This record gives sequence, C-alpha cells and structure tokens, in this order.
Amino acid sequence: MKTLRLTSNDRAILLKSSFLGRLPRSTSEAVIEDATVSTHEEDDVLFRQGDGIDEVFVVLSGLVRLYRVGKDGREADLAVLQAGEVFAESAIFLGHHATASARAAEASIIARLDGRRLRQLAVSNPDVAQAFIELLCHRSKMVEDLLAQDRLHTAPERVANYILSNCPSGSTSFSFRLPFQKNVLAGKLGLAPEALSRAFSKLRQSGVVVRGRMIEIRDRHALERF
Amino acid sequence: MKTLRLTSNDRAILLKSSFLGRLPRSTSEAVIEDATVSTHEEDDVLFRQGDGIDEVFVVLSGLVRLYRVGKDGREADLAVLQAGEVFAESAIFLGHHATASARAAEASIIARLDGRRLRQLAVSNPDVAQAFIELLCHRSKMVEDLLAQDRLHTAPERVANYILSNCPSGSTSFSFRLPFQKNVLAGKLGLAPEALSRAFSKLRQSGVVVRGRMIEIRDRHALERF
DNA sequence: CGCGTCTTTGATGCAAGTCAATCGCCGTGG
DNA sequence: CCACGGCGATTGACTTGCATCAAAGACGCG
Repeated sequence: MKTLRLTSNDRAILLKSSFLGRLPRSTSEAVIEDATVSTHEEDDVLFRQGDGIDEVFVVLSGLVRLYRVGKDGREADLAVLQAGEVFAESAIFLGHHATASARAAEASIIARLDGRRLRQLAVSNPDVAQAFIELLCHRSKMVEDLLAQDRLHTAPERVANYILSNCPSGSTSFSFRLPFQKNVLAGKLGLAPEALSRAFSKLRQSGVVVRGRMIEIRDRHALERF
Repeated sequence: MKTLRLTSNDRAILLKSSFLGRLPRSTSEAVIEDATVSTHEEDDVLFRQGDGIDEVFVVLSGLVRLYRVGKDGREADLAVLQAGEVFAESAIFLGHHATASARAAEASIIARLDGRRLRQLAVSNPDVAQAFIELLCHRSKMVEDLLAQDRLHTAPERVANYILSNCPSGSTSFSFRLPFQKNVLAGKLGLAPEALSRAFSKLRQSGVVVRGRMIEIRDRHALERF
C-alpha cells in the first residue's frame, strides 16, 4: 500500500461518487479538500471487522469486496464495490468500528475522507446530512435486496435477476460485459463459483450466452419468466 | 383497522423509540405532535412492497413483520419489529415507495409520523438529521447481520447466535422468554418452522432446554463453542 | 508453445425445504 | 370434571439445492 496525492481524474470520480454526487459542487469540493489516497494490490486487506476506523472510503478505481468471516475462516460477501462507490460510511457514526472486513478484489485506488470532519459537516450543513441519509437508505435497500434474493430465489433465479438488473428494460435482446471475474460475481450472489457456472449453463436454454466476461441475452422475456 | 388518538402510554413508548429516543425531549415532543395511531388485527397488511407511502411507522404494541414476496407467493422476512421500533423510514427519502411489505404478526397498535414534516425537520434541525442517520446505520447493520448469518451459518448455529444475543454476557446459565411465537422466530431466522424445531432439539445436547416459549441455557460457553 | 489461472463438468454428501402424520397444550362446551 | 376440537410444535420420510472435492477443459500471457 502506498499513499499519494489526488489526481484530477481522481477528483472527477470523487465528485461523481454516490455520496458527493448528491452535494452542490462548492460543498463537495470542500469535502475532498483533505482527502487522502492509497493504492492497494489485489487481495490487500483495507481493514478488518472490528477495527477502529474513523474514515469514509471511496473506490476511485479497481474493486473492493466487503465481507464477514465465519469462525471456520469462510468469507461471505456483503457487497462488491466499484469506482465511485462509497463504503464504511456507518462506521463513523456507529462507534468508529468496522462492521465488516474489506479487501481489494483487484488492484485498486482508494480515497479516504476524515470522519471527524464529515460528522461536523453533517451537523453544520443540511445538504451533507441529507446526502448521508440518502446514501444510507440506498445501502439498506441494497442489502435488503441481497437478503431477499438469498431467501426467495434459487441460484439460477438469482443469476437471472442479476443479469436483468444490468439490462435496459426497453430492448428484448441485449449484451453486456461482466464488470469483474466470475469468481467475484459468485461471491456477491452468495454462491460457490461452481454453482454460478451451473446456473449459467441452466440459463443457456433460456437464451443466455456466456463467452468469457461477455453476457448475451437473446430474449429478455424468457429470462423474466424464469 | 381503526384510527384513534394517542394515549399517554403511547406517547411514552414513542418518546423512547429507536428514533425519537435519540432526540432532546423538546424536539421529540414536537415531532409526535401530529402523530396518528391505528390498531390492526393479526395478519392485517399495513402496506405492500411498491405502495406509495409518505410516513414513518412506529410499533406501539404488538408485532410487525417486514417481508418481501417471491413470485410463488412465499414470504421472506427482512425484519420483525416490536414495541418501540421504527420502520419504513427509508421510504420517505427514497421515492416514497415501500421497499417491502408489512403485516401485523399479532394484534398491534401502530403510530404514523408524517413524512413531509419529518423531511422538513431533517433539514432544519441537525438533531433530527443525526437521529435519522443513526437509525439508518443501525438498520443497515441489522440487515447485514442477517445476511451474514444466512451465508455463514447453519440453522443450529443461527439459533445458537440468536439465543446468545438475548443472553447477558456475564452469567454462565440463564433463561428467557421468546418475545413471539416460534413460527415468527423461524421466519426471522430464514428457516422453515420444522428446521427451527430440529435446530432446538440439536441444541439440547449443548444444554439448551425449550419449554413453550421459555428458553433455558445451562452453559453459555458450550453454546458459544457451537 | 507452454504454463498457470480461471472455469466448467462430474460425482458425492449434507443441509434444509416439503409433505404428512402425530403430539401436546389449551380453551370450550357438554 | 372430563371430552373434544383446534392450533402450534414436533417428528419422520423424502426430495431438492447447493457445497465440496476432484479432474479436465479453456483461456490469457509470457
């Protein structure tokens, strides 16, 4: 891990991030004033569940997995975060402890915003408070979605829903590129990699073609019925 | 369902609720000024996923299940809420749509707080914004906990953890009363009732005795090891 | 071209859901 | 007071979905 300065590209991503993107430009510029940046290699651990942290993290590039570990060492993903996404935001309000561990799933660049300063801003500036509230609402909804998927759907159904969520509702046929390795997708969906593979091959008969990271949907409606 | 006025007992519960309890007394008194109250019988639906709602709900007495339904009609619980707990708080910030359905799991009394007024307060009063932020942080953590439990632990382990979470860490032996029917507990843990039953009987050999709603733990440490 | 890594496929085992039958508890009414 | 009926809880038998282990196949990169 190496610490460095903010490039102008980094600034652009920060300003469009799921948190700062909700703020008026002047405010967000002020917030990133003292941001720090660090680079991490694949598999670097950013923090562990229970660690004391007082920062909010933003992915500038790369991929971060948020997970909990069971006592046998297995890791269950709670979220997979891409450029522009924010994480660990509740730690700064909740006893300054990480509620999960975080690890780079590929080489990544991460920005950190000081927790104390953000808390001050949240009281003095209603826009900042509002942005936090909306961010947290989205976070809750994300996790609720995951939980509901886990409890209601089988592996092929979860995969179908994931594909559909990456698919514009207009067109009947469509194709897109997975934003990460199948390995990581499996984790995000709460599946073993083998189960993901089998799910894909079951979906082939509903018109889903997988080649490498490219996913092709021949008939959106066949998938929805699934 | 019947609408009625706030009793003084209701007020006391509201003021200690997970949301209003974080506010200075003068503020929280103002917030509940225009609260409305309604009673519901067991199995009454309060709202369905996707319904337009612009209120925050507080359980005054009884029990409410928050759930999503799969397309086969099965219901997966996202939370089970008791007196003093707040729900649907993110709807008022997130497009005024319920992200889940809610149903009384037993006869219940529910208070409603006007969404528009709360949003106004959240911008004008930093304390209110802060209370929302903390509430949402807790909500996220709750759901994350559930997801992690589902993904990392077997049924008996989840039940053991549930028991431990109702158990003071000091004493080695302990007993308590389930706050609701086993049926409901099963739903909350993401299990079929039969699976919960089997889990309990597996835990008997670790010193857990179940009689009706009473749970008795003979040796806390045996459970922790499980 | 060859090697390592990611992915797929196959075989097997276990956890939990489902269906069905029984049990226990409690309240009702004879 | 006891018999009955109803409902929640338990138990058993079976099925299913997924994890796991092992091996082979595909892909990318040096």
